[in-house]
Amino acid sequence: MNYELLLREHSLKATPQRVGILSLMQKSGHLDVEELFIKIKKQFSTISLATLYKNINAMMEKSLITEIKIPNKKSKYEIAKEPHIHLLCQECNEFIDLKLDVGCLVNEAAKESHYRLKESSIVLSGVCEKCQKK
Amino acid sequence: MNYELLLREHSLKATPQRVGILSLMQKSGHLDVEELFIKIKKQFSTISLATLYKNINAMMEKSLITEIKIPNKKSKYEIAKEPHIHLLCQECNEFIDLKLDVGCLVNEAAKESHYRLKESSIVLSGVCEKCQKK
DNA sequence: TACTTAAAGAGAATAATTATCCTTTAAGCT
DNA sequence: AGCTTAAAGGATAATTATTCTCTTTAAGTA
Repeated sequence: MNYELLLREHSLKATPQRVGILSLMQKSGHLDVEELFIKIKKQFSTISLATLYKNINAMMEKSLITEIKIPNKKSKYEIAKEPHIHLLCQECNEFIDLKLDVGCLVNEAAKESHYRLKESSIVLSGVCEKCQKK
Repeated sequence: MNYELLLREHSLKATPQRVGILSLMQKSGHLDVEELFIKIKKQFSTISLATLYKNINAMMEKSLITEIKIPNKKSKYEIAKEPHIHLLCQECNEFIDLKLDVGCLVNEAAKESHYRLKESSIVLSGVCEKCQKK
């Protein structure tokens, strides 16, 4: 994935710090601010926490990344992509994406409420397959 | 609604402050911490913000209330009830409950992922009927 | 009514996030 | 490639959000 290009397409300067943040989001899955900071410091030892926050906010404003708010947990971030839902294992804290068509639910909600719906934030929690076997 | 009873059923002391907080959550809809504090101070002028936080946390631990995490907004709180979803109007900030069967979506997600699912947090955002007409 | 213990209230302490200021750098233009 | 400039980085202060500590008060119970 070409993060420089992706950043420029969103009218953001392609700094090495930003590229590093994006590649961490891609590679390491769903990280919170603290986890991101620990990892990004291994690449840029002098990076400031303020820089991380500023970049997260800048990239969110341009809808390049998305914040996922999770019950009882710190927010995580991911590179924006097609709509999908999230699953959390309450035992091992595994947190995964699931591509699932939410159109049906959204249509139903729109019908009932007369809202014109644009975004969905769906987090389902339970026990993953591995933890069920323990 | 008898909040004293509700509190005692959840092994919590039924203090007037707690009853006040619960009745605000019921009456005034979905409030965030700051809004709750402003309103509760009208009833208990000396109430401390720490008391509010402590009570929110205590009632959440006993599952008497629920925190709703909303993209780009502060968390709101509500008295726990049967599963439902939330709709947010991005224009006027109306925030409402919608009773909608999510069983289908959850079953589908469980089938795909092999998770045993227990909780769902669903917030859909868009434009409410009134704002569409503007 | 008195006892016990959890909760309230006040303020300090900590954590999380944002703002400020100055330096550095990416990107567009010769 | 070098020049210009607006944007971004880094350090730190400031602000905001939340939790902790300690003393006082009051709810639940015998």
